[in-house]
Amino acid sequence: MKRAMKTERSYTRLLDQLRSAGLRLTRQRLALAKLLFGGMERHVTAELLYGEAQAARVPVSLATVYNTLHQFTDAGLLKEIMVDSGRSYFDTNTSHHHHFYCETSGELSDIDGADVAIELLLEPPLGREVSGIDVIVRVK
Amino acid sequence: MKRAMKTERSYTRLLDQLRSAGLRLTRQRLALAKLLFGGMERHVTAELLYGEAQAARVPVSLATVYNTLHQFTDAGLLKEIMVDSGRSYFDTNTSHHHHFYCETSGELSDIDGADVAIELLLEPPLGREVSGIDVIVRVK
DNA sequence: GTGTTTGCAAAGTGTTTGCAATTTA
DNA sequence: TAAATTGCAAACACTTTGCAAACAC
Repeated sequence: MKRAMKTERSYTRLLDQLRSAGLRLTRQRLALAKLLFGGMERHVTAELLYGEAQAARVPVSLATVYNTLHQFTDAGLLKEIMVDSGRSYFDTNTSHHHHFYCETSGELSDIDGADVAIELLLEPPLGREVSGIDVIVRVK
Repeated sequence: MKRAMKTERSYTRLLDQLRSAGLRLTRQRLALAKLLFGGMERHVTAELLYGEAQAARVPVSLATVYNTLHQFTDAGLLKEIMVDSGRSYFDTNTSHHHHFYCETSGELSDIDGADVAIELLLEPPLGREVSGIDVIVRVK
């Protein structure tokens, strides 16, 4: 009962976030949102999410998966991660955090923001302001 | 005279590095090496270097530019940087350092390793060892 | 109903590859 | 001369786009 309520509440919040981003609640967007946000935090590529949608018998095209990932990113529901030129990863964890990236397996895992102490002892280039710091700890 | 000697010395060193990497001293590799290492530290993409080679009337194909960038990277003469999914940057600065990446201009600039104090308060995933830490300070 | 969204297929980008011709050592 | 390298064009992987049909509100 408690679990159901919790799910329901976050689902309502999700709908609000989609609506306030000006996105209609289409079958495809709702299904992809469920795959993305229905469980634990995760890292996906477009191709991976597309595969999951097919496995779940969700009728959606790859083009729509790409569009949706970008729309969700713009809406602040996802965060795009750059670890691999040639492939975009999207992270359902939008809070301040960093990543382990395994060069052997291609696997990506989160590092809580509090678990990295970082200090920049230098000003950014003239006229620029820091918009974020990404730390990628490469492992093998 | 001093300048000539200095140039000559680093050039000799470069040739040694290429040879010890098992790379023959071909016209293309030498010309690309001159473009890459002949001046100050720089960040290039394959396309950019190819353009410069053409401007310098160096007969080289784009495929060879790609091959060469990877061979130089394997030989430790370049470092590959991932800031933009869909495009690889190569850095002639192979020492320990980080980057500013301007999201507005796409410009990349170095941050000396000593100018970033970073501490990882967490063990890497089981069975993995840290092979490097990349810090990208995004600015706009 | 009206404007948005979808799906398809085509086009676009950046990169890699197969292989014959060329070049280096 | 033998082995490595080059250049071309084709193939590749990932992503975006144009547009008619379908859908949400």
